[in-house]
Amino acid sequence: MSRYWLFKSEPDAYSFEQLRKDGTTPWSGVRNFQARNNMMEMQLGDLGFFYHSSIAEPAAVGIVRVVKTAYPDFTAFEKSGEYYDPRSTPEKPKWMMVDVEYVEPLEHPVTLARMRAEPRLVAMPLLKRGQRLSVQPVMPHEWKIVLELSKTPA
DNA sequence: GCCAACGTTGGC
DNA sequence: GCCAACGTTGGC
Repeated sequence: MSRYWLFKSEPDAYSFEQLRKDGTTPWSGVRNFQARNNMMEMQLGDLGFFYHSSIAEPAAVGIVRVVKTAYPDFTAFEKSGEYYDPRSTPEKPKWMMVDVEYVEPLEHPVTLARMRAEPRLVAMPLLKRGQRLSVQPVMPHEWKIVLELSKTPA
């Protein structure tokens, strides 16, 4: 059964526009166990929202598809890299990633404020105070509601 | 830039 | 194994 997800990214670091140019990208650099575990549950073809965080109007801006299931995050092995973690080795990788592919932008970005204003979305981890998971599950009904919201301007 | 929330680290 | 200190995330 396919599931839905939400991938957070600071657009300054990696934007949906950049993914459009790249086509696909490894979702590397995740250094949180729960987020990693979420990626390990992903199946080929799962869809996710691409969410822009740490900006004036945080918002879900597009849709991505999982095109490669979890495999070792190579950035953990790069000694000089920002994401190096000596506790993760190719023989015993600690951190994993998936590859995602650009699908399409949302017709209208759905802002965090708009999601907060929608009572049917209260259970989303994204909206919970202090919830900082960079990779989160989205329930099917939540997926549908956010898609509906994206059909109309805020 | 502030700061609350949370995960991680490390001393004991 | 507890928990204080510390670093990071991310909305505001």
